[in-house]
Amino acid sequence: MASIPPTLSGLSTYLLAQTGKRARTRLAHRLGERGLRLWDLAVLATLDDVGPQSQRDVGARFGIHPSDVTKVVDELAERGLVSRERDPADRRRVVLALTAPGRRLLAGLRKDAAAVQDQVLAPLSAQERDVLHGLLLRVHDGLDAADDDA
Amino acid sequence: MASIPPTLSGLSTYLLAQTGKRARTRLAHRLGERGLRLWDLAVLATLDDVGPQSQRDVGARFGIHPSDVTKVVDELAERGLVSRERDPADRRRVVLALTAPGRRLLAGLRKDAAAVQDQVLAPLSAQERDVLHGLLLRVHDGLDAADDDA
DNA sequence: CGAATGTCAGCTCAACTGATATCT
DNA sequence: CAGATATCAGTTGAGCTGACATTC
Repeated sequence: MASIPPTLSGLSTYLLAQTGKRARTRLAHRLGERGLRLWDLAVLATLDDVGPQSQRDVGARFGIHPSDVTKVVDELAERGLVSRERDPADRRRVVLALTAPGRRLLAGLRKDAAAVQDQVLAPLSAQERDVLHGLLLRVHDGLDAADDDA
Repeated sequence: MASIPPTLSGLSTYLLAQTGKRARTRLAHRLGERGLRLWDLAVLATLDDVGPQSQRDVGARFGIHPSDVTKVVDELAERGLVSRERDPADRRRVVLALTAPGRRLLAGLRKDAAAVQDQVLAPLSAQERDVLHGLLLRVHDGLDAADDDA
């Protein structure tokens, strides 16, 4: 297969975008076998990690538009993976929480994600993976800070 | 801004996908100011780096579908940035080549890409950027090899 | 004939926009 | 009243599929 030209392979941001896109595609394909999408994993993981949250707060963590959160949660609720309840203290808010089946499913999804990651990072040693992770984390946080300015 | 939950921030592939996506968005926005898209840069850079190519070969380097290559090249040709000529040796092929205005524009696009990269990688030192680049390159090549199997 | 190249029309999906109802 | 939350309808664009004409 013809490889990419030097102008692009020399751009870290190109490699970042490309590998990220392919990693996403792989995970999406894996989740698709369960009838789920990427956001489903993100929402379920968030609820498990930080507890019940309003829809707005969940969406804000990933920059998903509120209207899209509604659609995602519609499906998750229909499958009984999350519960939807009005916040008595602020009746505008809909508080989401993981259900028992949701928590059970999430365990499997975490394994899927780990398996895909293992494939993607196959060329790297354990140490190198740690280094990569640390660098990516700093870049990610830097982008968050930059976007908060704007 | 509420930060991302540990399940996701602990996944290198999530960080990869997220930072890659945001880097792409930034560059796309920058190119948009010139009325161009990401693929335009990719095509122009390829022609400059490796010389005249058939549409199919250009598309194959990035995994763009032939039908989409047609659309991209339609625009580039209309602006006079690339030339389109039938290959006399194989009249099925359309050979693309950079024009002088195309080459001139590309110089500016390279600066745009470098500027965006500098923003995205702002948190990293020059040495760290090199390390990141090397790791990404290996991951990228690994994905190429894996996809060739399939 | 089968296979490769390029073109075209149309589909799907994620992401976004704008309007609206409800509640603080 | 202004502002926040959630919902809904509709738009856009990238990426894909399938059909087709042309050429090897």
